[in-house]
Amino acid sequence: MPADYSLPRDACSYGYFLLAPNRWDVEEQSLSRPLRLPGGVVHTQLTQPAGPGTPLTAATSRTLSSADKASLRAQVTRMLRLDEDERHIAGFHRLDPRWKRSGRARLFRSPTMYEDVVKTITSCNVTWPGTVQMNRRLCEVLGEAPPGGAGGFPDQARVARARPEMLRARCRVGYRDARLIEVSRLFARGVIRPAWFEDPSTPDDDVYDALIDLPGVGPYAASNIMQLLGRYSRLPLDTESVRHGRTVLGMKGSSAQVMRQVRTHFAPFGAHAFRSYWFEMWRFYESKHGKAWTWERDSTGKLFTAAHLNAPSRIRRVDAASVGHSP
DNA sequence: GGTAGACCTGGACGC
DNA sequence: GCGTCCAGGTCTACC
Repeated sequence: MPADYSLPRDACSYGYFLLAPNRWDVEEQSLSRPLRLPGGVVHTQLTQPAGPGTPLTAATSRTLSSADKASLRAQVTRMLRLDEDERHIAGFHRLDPRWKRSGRARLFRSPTMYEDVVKTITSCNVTWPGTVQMNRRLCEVLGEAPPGGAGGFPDQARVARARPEMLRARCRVGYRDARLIEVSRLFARGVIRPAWFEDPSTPDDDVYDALIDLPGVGPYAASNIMQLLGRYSRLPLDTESVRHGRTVLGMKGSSAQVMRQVRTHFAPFGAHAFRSYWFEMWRFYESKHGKAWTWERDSTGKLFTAAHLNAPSRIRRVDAASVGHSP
C-alpha cells in the first residue's frame, strides 16, 4: 500500500471511474463495482476509512476464499495502480513539479486490459454520453451480476460469442459491433496476451505496433491504451487535445497544426508526457466542475448523459479485507 | 504518405 | 413530435 495513496484523488483521476460498472459514491467516498473472482462475480466496495495514506478496505457481497482474495487484491491493485513504481512517480514529480504538492501521479484504470481496450474503443468517434451509454448497456446486457446486484463488465468469451446485430441493437455500439466481437475473440483465444503488453521489457514501439493492428484501434486508441498499460510517452491526441491547445495553451492554426504543437509542447516530459498532459486537462475540468471526487453521477453525470445508471447494488454480507501491498 | 468519405448514435436545434 | 445537422476516431479507397 503506497504511503501517500488517496482513494478520492487517485480513483477519480481518469474518466473511466464514471463508466459502468464502476460507481463512485460521493457521500461515502467509495468506489463500488462487481469483480469476477474464481468463486464467481462479487460486488465490491472500496473505502479508505482513515483517510489518505491509510489502508484501503474492501467490503464484498459474500465471504471470499483465499483464491478469491488473491484475485480481488490483484484486480484492485491494477485498477488503482497500487504497484506503480514509486521511484517512477518521484521521477515524474521531479520533471513536472506542478503535481508534487497535490501528489497526483496515479491514473485510474480497469481491473483488466480487456476492459480498458473495450472502454477505449467505445470512446472513439462518439461523444462522452455515448461512451457512458455503451458501457452501461454492455454491462446490463452481457455482464454477469452477483446475487441482487447490477451487471459487471462482460467477460471476453461472452462478447466473442455475441452476434453483431444484438450488440448493435441492445448495446447501441453502432458500427463498432464487429470490431468489438473480433477484439474479444483475440483476447478469448489468447492471441492477445496481456502479460506481454504489461511486461516492462516489451518495447513501447512493439506494443504500439501490436495495438494499432487491433480492430477498432487507431493512433488515438493505441496511445490511450498505452497510458492505461503504464506507458506514458505517447499522447492520445483527439479533439479535446485541440481544444486544450487552443483555449489553455493559446495555440493557433488548423486542428492538425495544433495537435503537432501539443505533441511538441509535452515532448520535454519524455516518458511522463501523458501524465503532464492529462493532469493539466484534468485541472481544467475540475476548474469547471469542482474536484472530481465531488462529481455526482446523477448531477454532474447528467452533463454527460440524459439517462442515469440504475439499480444501486446491495451488499448482503460484508467481508472486509485489507487491500494493497503491505501485509 | 496524404486525404476524402462512410460508418452510427444521440443531442441540439428549428419548425 | 418530427426532420435535419453535427460531433466524434477508424477504416478503406484512391491519388
